[in-house]
Amino acid sequence: MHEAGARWARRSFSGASEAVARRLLGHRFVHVLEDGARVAGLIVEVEAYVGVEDRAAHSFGGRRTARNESMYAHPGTLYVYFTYGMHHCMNVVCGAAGEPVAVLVRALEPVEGLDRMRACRSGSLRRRPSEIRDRELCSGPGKVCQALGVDRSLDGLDLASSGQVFIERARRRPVPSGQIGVGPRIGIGNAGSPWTEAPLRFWIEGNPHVSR
DNA sequence: ATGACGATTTACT
DNA sequence: GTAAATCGTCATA
Repeated sequence: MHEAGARWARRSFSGASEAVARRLLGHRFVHVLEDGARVAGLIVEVEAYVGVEDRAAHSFGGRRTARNESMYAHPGTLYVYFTYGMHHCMNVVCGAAGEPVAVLVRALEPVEGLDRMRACRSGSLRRRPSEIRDRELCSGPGKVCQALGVDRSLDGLDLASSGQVFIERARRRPVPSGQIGVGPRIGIGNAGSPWTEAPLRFWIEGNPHVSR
């Protein structure tokens, strides 16, 4: 086991969201497009959502609706939601089975299918694909989904068994704590203390593809 | 049925 | 730094 390129199995997704968030850093998120082409990037920035007690989480207070149903599925499930009337964001469900806990993927370092990413990203931009710099490709949760072609149609897929979306082992060891930046989550100003300030965002220190 | 609100991004002052 | 874009979702009625 543990070969490079091996797909993450179910148990890798189990555990507290903060731990899984850190564990995901440096590994490769892959989406196999309908024509078989791969678009993929190394996870460089994530946010942990703790669950029913977390005012910033969609599952706060045990909220369970058609939109966030995937959060209640087993660890390894992909939770994709639509927001601001124009953007998608994707999460990796973790925790224990039935526990609505997840990790938001905020940024990737693009490594495969950059041309396809540019084609997608240029759709809503007036720039030409060639003018989109590598750093603009996946440096934010909405950009990640746009570049990878992830939308609600992928919501609920199982990263541990789907041939369409999965995590590939891209390093033998976790990113050392000393190389992980930690800070408050972004865009949750109305959640209130302590959740607004909680240090639940993690990124690979110094990586240029982290959001700004 | 209605209204307020986003786990964002981009363009512009 | 500020504002616009844009619409599904959720709480209230």
